[in-house]
Amino acid sequence: MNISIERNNCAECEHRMTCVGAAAGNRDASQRIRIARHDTLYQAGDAVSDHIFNIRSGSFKVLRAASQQPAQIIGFALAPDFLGLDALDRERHANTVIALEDSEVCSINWNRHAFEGRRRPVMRASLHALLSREIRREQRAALMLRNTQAEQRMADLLLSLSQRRVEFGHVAEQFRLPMSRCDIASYLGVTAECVSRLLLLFRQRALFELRRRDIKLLDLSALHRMAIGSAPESAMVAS
Amino acid sequence: MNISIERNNCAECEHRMTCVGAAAGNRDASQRIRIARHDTLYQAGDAVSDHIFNIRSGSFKVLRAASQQPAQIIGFALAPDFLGLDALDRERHANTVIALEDSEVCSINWNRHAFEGRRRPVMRASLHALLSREIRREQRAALMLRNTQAEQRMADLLLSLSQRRVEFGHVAEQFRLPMSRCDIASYLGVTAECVSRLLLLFRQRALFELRRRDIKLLDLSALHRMAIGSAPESAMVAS
DNA sequence: GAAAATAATTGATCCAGATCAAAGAAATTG
DNA sequence: CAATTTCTTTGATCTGGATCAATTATTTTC
Repeated sequence: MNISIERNNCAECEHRMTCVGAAAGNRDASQRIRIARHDTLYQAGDAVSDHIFNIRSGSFKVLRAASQQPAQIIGFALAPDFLGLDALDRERHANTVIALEDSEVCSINWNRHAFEGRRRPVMRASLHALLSREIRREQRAALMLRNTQAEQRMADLLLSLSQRRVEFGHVAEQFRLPMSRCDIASYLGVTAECVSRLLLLFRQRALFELRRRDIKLLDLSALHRMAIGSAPESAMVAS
Repeated sequence: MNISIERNNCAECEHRMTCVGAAAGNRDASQRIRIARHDTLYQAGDAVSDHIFNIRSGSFKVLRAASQQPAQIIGFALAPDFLGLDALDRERHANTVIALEDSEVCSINWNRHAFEGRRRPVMRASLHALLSREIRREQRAALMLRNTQAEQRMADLLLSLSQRRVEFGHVAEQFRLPMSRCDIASYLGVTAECVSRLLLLFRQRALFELRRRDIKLLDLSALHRMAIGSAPESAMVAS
C-alpha cells in the first residue's frame, strides 16, 4: 500500500466552482489522497466513512464480487467522477476500487456537519444531483449490457471514455486506455479473446488507430451509430 | 388514460413509520394516485416535478428507449419500491413507467419545503439512503447481466421478485408474475422463446410450479445457488 | 539486461441462445 | 360467444461469442 494523504485547500482549487466539496467551504471537509497504480482506494467489507471521493487525476476500476465467482468489473471511474456514492447508508463497502494508474482523489465529507447547515441547500442539491445522476449512469450501463452485440458494447465504452475526457477538458479523439484488455472484457461481459478480435475488427474498419493502449478515434460518428444511446443528442438526454 | 388523484392522509397511513413521505409530516407533501393497468405514470420527455413515487400496491415496468431500437425494460418496480429517483436533477424524465396492473402510488414532494427544514435530518438521510440504495440495486442488475448465463439471470429475477414480496409482508414462495414473458425477456436481455424454454426447464427440475402467471417456488435454495449474489447472506451485503 | 511472469493476439472448434417458422392458448372485442 | 388479436410454447436451424490451445509481445523482477 502506498497511499499518501494531505490537507487540501479547496479555496484555491481550480475546481472550486463546480466541486461539491469546495461548496462545503469547510476546512475539514476535504483531503487530498494520492494513490499508486494497482493500489486499493477501498475494498468490499471496509468500513464506510462519511466521505465520498472525487477523482482529480488518474482512473480506477470498480469491482463487485459475486460469491462463487471471480469479481467482475462493474465500472471504470475517471476524473472528474465520484466514488463511494453507493454506500452512503451502509456500514461496509460492497465494492472494491483499485487505481489503474497513479491517481489523486479528493475525499469529501458529506455528513451532517458539512452538509446540513441551513445555509447549504445548493450543496445538498448537488449531492442529490450526483446520486441521481449516478443512478442514470448505471441504468445506461445496464441498457448497454442488454444489447447482446459485443460490438455495440465496445463502441459504447469507447465513447463514454471519450466523453469523460471531454468533460475534464481534454480532446475527445486521442487518449490512453488506462485499463487492460482483460479489464475491458470483464466490464463488457465478454472474453478477452473477444475484445482482442473486436479491436482488430474496428481497426480494420478504420474506426480508430490503436497501438498498445494509445487510441485515436477516427470516426466518432460511426461509433455513435453503433452504440446504443446512439445519437450524441440522445446521449445527453440520457444523462 | 385513467389516472385518479386524491389527497393522502399520511398521519393515518399504515406505512407511516417507515415511509419518507410520512416523515415529512407535511399535508401537501403526499398525494395518492391510482393508475390503471397499462397506463403510464410518466413518460420519457415528461417534465419532472419535485416528486418521487412510492408504490403502495401493484407493479410497474420501467422502460428506457435507445434511439434506433425498441425500448427495453430496465427494471420492474413492486410495492414498496420508489420511482423517479433517477430524475431529481433533471428537467425531463429519461424513462417511461407503465403500470403492469391496477396500482396505487404515493407521490412525495422532496423539494426544499418538505425536506429542508433543519428539523428533518432523518428524512434527508432517508432520501440519501434511498438514492444510494438504488445505485447499488442498479449495480447488482448490471452484474446479473454480465453473467452471460440466461439461467442465472432468470433465477436472479425470480428471487428479487420474491424478496420484494417478503419486504412487503407477503410469503416468499407463492405469487403472481405481474409481467408478460415478453417483458421478462426484455428485462433479462434474451428472447421470449428463451424465457419460455427456461421456464420449462426450471419446472422440469422442480424449482417451481407455474401455471400461467401464478408461480410457487419449490426450491428457493437451489435458485439462490444458481443466482449470482448466491448465498442469501451475500445478497444482504449487496444491498 | 536476461529470465520469468504476465498480457495480448490468433486459430480451431463448440455451444447457448438467436432467429425463423408455425401451432396452440388466452385475452379482447364487437 | 364467435372472431380477432395477442401471448406463449415448441421445433429446426444458424451464429456470435465461448472455450481450448498455442504463439507472440510486453512487463517485471532480480
